[in-house]
Amino acid sequence: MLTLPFEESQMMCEPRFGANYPRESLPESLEQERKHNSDRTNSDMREAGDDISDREEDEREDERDDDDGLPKKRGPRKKKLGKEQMDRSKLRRNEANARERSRMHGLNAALESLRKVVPCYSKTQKLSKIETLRLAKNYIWALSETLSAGKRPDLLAFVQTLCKGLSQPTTNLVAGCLQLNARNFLTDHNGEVMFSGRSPYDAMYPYPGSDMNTPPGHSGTSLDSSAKPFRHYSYSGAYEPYYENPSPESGSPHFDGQLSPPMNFNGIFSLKHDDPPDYGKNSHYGMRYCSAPGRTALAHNSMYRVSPEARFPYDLHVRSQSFQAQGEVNGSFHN
DNA sequence: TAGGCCATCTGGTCCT
DNA sequence: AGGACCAGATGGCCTA
Repeated sequence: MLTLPFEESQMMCEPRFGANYPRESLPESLEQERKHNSDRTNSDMREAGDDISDREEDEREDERDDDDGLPKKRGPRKKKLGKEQMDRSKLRRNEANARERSRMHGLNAALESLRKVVPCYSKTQKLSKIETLRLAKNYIWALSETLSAGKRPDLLAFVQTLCKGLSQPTTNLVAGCLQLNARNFLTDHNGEVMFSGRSPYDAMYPYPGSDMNTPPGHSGTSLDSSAKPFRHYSYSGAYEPYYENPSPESGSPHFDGQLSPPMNFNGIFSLKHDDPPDYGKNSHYGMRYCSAPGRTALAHNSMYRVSPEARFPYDLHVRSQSFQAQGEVNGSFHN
């Protein structure tokens, strides 16, 4: 169960690493932006101000005497630099700025790749940096709990964990990605997310009477038989439950009585990439996500879908290619 | 218009 | 000495 507290201070502290992010690995757009920005840096704008001589600076500093109550600056006085030294200093400062930009671009690229592997990736509605980190932390925590439990997780707790500490818009986004009605999430004044509606588990396990519908130890509402799901197969062959004529009373996943697009599990259980996945270079992803007992490692460069016979969370369907139709479905979920 | 988010510059600190 | 890292400051952009 998801009961242990997880402090950001514990989980977010990490050793310094990745200092030497290769510049050539920067996304092209970032490189272009870098060039563009370097043409109009603030340093250029402030260049004129930098021309103040050190003597003038010293004079101003002398003026700032004890009269104003502020102590004089301690430490060695600034050396007076010659013109060549000043030029050199400026050059080094510009180089440092460029390195700093490059470093931040690397950081942002890493963050972008993180966005793509946490639930609710959207190109158009990007999670902020802080929200991405929070969601990633929650996601890791929830998955860890799932693995350690060794059984189907309580989806409600899973979603609650995912949304813990997230802003309301992000919570709504996550809920939307999971096809939950955002109205069923109540965020109290402490930022804790509560759920007041029917369990989203029913959306995950739609077959009345089947063990997919009634996970062990789960007391959620069962489906009304009038809401008959039929199997919807995407081009990839993955199963996606789909409902006809749902109603709020029926206990179906469609709270607004509207026909919703096919449920898929990309929100939580699969990796998705609008761009050609580069995980071939990072094969540990496959190992990490497919390390369930008794399962062989899935090939990298894959997306994992829940198969019709899936027993969450370990029976994941390998999708070796990304089809357009699925991309559209994903788009509807992630935009 | 205020607030959030972001990119960038900058100077300081730490490390090699 | 020089590079990486960090945090504060600043200004731009966007949205409610």
